[in-house]
Order: sequence, then structure tokens, then C-alpha cells
Amino acid sequence: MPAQDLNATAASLLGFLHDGPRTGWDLVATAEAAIGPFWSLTRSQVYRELARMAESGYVEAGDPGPRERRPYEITDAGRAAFLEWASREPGEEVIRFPLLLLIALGRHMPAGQLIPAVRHHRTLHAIRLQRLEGVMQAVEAAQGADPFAVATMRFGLGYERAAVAWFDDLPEEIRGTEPWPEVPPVDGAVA
Amino acid sequence: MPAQDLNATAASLLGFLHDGPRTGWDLVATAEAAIGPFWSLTRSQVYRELARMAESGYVEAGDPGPRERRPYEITDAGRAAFLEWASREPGEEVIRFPLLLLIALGRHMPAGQLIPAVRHHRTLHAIRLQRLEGVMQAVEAAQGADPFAVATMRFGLGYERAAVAWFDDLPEEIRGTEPWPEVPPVDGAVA
DNA sequence: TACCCCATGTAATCAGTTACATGATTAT
DNA sequence: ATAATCATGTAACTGATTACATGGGGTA
Repeated sequence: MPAQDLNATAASLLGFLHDGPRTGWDLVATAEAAIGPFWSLTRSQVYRELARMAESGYVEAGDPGPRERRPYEITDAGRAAFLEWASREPGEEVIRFPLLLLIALGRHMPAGQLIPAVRHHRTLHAIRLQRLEGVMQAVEAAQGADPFAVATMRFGLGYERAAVAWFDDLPEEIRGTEPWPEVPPVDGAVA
Repeated sequence: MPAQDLNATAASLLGFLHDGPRTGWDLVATAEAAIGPFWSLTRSQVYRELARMAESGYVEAGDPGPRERRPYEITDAGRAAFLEWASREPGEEVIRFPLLLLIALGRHMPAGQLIPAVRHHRTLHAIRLQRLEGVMQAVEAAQGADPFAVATMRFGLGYERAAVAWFDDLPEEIRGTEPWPEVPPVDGAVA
């Protein structure tokens, strides 16, 4: 049975499970930190995919620990399914950026209406950029970091830099005449 | 009836319909050109949303032209619904980038396995970048371009530049030792 | 006349989101 | 004791994707 039945979200869970048993809760946190910037998933999804994969035999639930913690362990079949998934051609990226959609259609809205939204989102990106820069510094200082993880982190960094630069170049018509709001300070590195 | 029932995809269609009647087919093409880089939609979706919006009275189907072409026209209710949608807080962006997911988990795959995929996607982005640069030049030369459309185009440009730069900085472990494949020439401007 | 492209649509399925329900443990 | 938070899960829904079916029109 050559495992044609994994979606990317499920596959990513199998990926994380290579490092040892994890509960659904753990996996959400791990995914958020490791792939959050370019692959989002929700708790519901994680629990559902874990249940599915348990049926397919790709993972096995261990004994529940305290608090209903139910750690899942990857099986040999799971590892095989993961490799099968990894050997498929990855599809193109999909971006859904509501603010950009709004701006694209801005011509048909009252003038100045989207300035507040633009300012707010600029702040969001500035915060993420700051945080990522902190993490990158920490990672680059440390020896023996996973080059794959570093590479993807670098992508996030480049993306956020481009985003903030783009905001800063917007014409007044769109960004307003006020200076940008201050970016609240962020605590240093995050796991 | 204060129009709480528009999703972003439907709203974008209403946006395009401000410029005059369009068929579903037209709208797909328009959307692809205007918002493709940061908002994808499929034909199925377009026809479905048009049918829905016709029921809600936001659009009206005109007389079918040759070849079953069925142009839709926006109504006053449609314009109102569009403005209502436009006044809502836009959500954060979502990115789904399968290649990055693959790289993030690269540690668990046979060495070198993802080099071909990386090379291929680098080419895709280089092509898009070239094309966008052509379009931008054309747009900037022309007088009276819609500043909103220009702004969103600029975002795409910044994004693609960041993407290509990121590919070019990848370590050999991930990008391979070969030079990048040649980027096929692209025809100048695209509508 | 045959073929390709334009054009519309339906059906089935899958993925993702949101809201809800529940209980156990830790810290105060 | 009580509140906060950890942790799991279900249900309902919405949105997105893929595959399929159909036929007209233009062009070679």
C-alpha cells in the first residue's frame, strides 16, 4: 500500500514526529514555531489528522499521561508514507493577503478608508520582522543549527523585510500622511 | 439587509464588476491578472459565487451573448455590499508554500533529494520576477495608472525579488553545486 | 468536416475555520 | 477554594480543489 493518502499538513506532523513522540498540543506549538510563517494549521486539523493517521497505521497513540496527554509515535509505515510524500513534486505557493486585495480594489472605495488598516498591518509586520531578526541572531550564534531550519527562517526574514519596505514606500494616498505608529518593543528570542 | 454575507472572493468579483459587465470567464482572467499573486481563485468558485450573488441581488445576469456568454452586471445592492465588505477589518495573510515545508523537514529526507525541486521553483520565481519587472516598467511609463493597482504590483515585485534572492543564498546542501538553470526568455508586457 | 479553444456549469470531495463542550492540573 | 491554563476533542460550516460533462464557434 504505497501511501498516496497524505496531505501536506499531515505529512508535516509525521515530520515532527521523527524527533520522538508528541501530543497534538505539542505538535501545534512545534508547527507554529517551525513552519508557522509559511504553513498554518489549526488544532482541529491536528487532532483530526492524528486520528486519521492512527487508523492508517502511520502513528500509534501511547498511554495517556497526566491530563489526558496522548502522545503519538510514528511507525515504520508512517516513516515510509512521509518519504513517499516528500518525493512528490511540491506545488506552487498560495498567498492569501486580504489587505492587498483591499488595496487592489481601493479605487472603488471612499478615499482614505484603508489608511488605518494599512497602518495596523505595517505594525504587525514590523513586529514579526523584529522577532525574526532576534531569532536569527540567536540561531547563527549557536553552533550546529539545522541548515534546513535556518534556510526556511531566512525566507521568513526576507519576506518580512520586503513587506516592511513595501509599506514604507507606499504613496500618501494609501499610507496616510502621519508617520508610522511606533512599534512596541518585543522580547528577544523565541524558541 | 445589511449584507453580512460576502466572502473576500465574492467581494473581489464585485470589485471588478464596477468597471462594467463581465462574464465568469472574463472575471477569472481579470482576477488572475490583477490579484493573482496574492489572491487565487478557481473557475468553479467564480461561477458559484456569481450564482449566489445573483440570488442575493448583488448582480444581475444579462442576455446571453454568443457561446452562452452570460455577462453579469453589478446592482446598487451589490455596490452597497461591496462597500460593507470593504469596511471590515482585513484578516492577516496566509501563506502556503509547499517547497518551504519540504525544506523545513529536509533533515529527515535522503540528502540531495530536494535539489531538483529547489532548482525548478527558483526558475518559476525568476520568470515571474522578469515578467513583473516588464509590467512595472510599462505601467510606470504610462500616465494615469491606478495608484492602488501599482501599489499591489509593487508588492509582488518586492516579494519575487526577495524570493529569488533567497534562492540564490541557499547553501549547496540545499541548492546543489550546479549553477542555476537558465531562465527562459519571457515576452514583454502582459495585461 | 474535424479539431481546438471558448465557455459554462455540476458533483464530489477535501481542507480549513469557528464555536462549543469538557475536564484535569497547577498556581495563588 | 478558585481561577487560570493545559489539553483534548466534536460538530457544523464554509471555502477551495478536482474531475467530469456539455456544447457552441472559429479556424484550418
